[in-house]
Amino acid sequence: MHILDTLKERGFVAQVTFEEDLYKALEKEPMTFYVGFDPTADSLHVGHYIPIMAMAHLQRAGHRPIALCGGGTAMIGDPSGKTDLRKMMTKETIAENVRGIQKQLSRFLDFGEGKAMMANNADWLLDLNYVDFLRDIGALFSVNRMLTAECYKRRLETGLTFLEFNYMLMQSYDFLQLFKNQGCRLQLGGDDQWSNMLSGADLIRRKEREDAFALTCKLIMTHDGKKMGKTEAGALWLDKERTSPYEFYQYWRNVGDPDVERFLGLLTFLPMDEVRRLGALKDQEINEAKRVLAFEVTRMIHGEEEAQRAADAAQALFAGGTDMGNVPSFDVNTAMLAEDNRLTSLLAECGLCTSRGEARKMVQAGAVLVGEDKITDIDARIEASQIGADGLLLRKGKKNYCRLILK
RNA sequence: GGAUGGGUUCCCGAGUGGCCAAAGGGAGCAGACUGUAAAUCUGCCGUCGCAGACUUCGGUGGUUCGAAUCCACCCCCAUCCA
Repeated sequence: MHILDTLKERGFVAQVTFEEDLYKALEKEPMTFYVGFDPTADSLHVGHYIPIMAMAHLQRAGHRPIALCGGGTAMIGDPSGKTDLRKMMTKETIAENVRGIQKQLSRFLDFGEGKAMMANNADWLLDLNYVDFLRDIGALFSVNRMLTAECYKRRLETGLTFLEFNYMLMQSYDFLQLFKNQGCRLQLGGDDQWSNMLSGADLIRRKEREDAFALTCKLIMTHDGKKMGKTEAGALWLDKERTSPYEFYQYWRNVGDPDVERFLGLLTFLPMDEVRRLGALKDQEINEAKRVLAFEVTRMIHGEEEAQRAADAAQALFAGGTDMGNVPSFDVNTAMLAEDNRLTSLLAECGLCTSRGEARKMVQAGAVLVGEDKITDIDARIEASQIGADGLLLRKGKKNYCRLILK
């Protein structure tokens, strides 16, 4: 099957330029392609994982990915999809974020000899000469046309700085550089990058008179149109310090029925026959599909072992399993308890609640269970004697658990 | 540079001297119902050992018994004009 058809079948493709030509070009020989990642944080999140999967599929089909970190473009800030001016990041933060992201990326692709490479556009953007750049590149951009791009249209209503307006030129220049130095002919990215990517491919055509392509991936959304991006609240991070494997697993275990099949196609390597079979399950049975989804995705991000532990914890908590060993836990000791053994304090400390105030409200609302007992007294205390060998299970609601362990 | 309109709690957005921790909506969390789903209904939704107190309405000062609300200066944003 043609790799482009594979990507389409699995639900990746949103828009493509010169589709016919791209089909042929991908058949003819291995193609070098790139995806840019903005170092706006020191970790990637699920939104980034879609293009990463697309890269992996292309790499498996024999093509060569370049993972580009936007250490230079991050100095500008991409206005696409933003309604407000983004705050500028310091150079130090950016450099740090680039390190974090590159470390993560290195796990998802095969960087073996000549199979893939990592790049940072700070290497060529930071030392550009302003006037040279304007004459060389700026002259080829029509402001009139840029303003008709969807990503700028919205910003014309709320405000757009010249700084951000230049982002498109920077990104286009990246593509040109990678084309010249690495023979890169295809750029992949999220659908919100469409105009930036188009203008890059266009720049190569105009300047080098060679073919270059752009392919955008659908942004990861829930079926009701909510975006799961990094700027949204509750982003799912790929770094386990930010989002624990257990939380990560639970997220996918809890997706809505209509999203399961799509996510399986996008986020796992399961054969499509299997994806369709799982997606077709109805009612209770679709939980099987969600378990597969959660396990597979967690396995790819955090490894087999962590995925298994998350699955075991879920089994213990939700399906009457007995192995509590992998349920999230929080260590306490007798000294801590002697100082403050209020239930509300412990709920806040172990992370189940964000503050004692919230804990108090949760207790009052009848959402808190200690062991098997519902506690509604906000002055309740936890004694060391209540904590058994397996720890003492605290819950907030039906899905949030934490074991207190006495050390 | 000028004129006008603005900057409010996670987001949108009301509030123009005390009744304001601040309407309404969204998001989020919890309860009921379920399948760890969706939809629906209900409650919560600044912090604190919750009595009461403390912090918050771009910033800094000021007026006042009392300021998100009035005054001064400053910073930032939008629109129109240059």
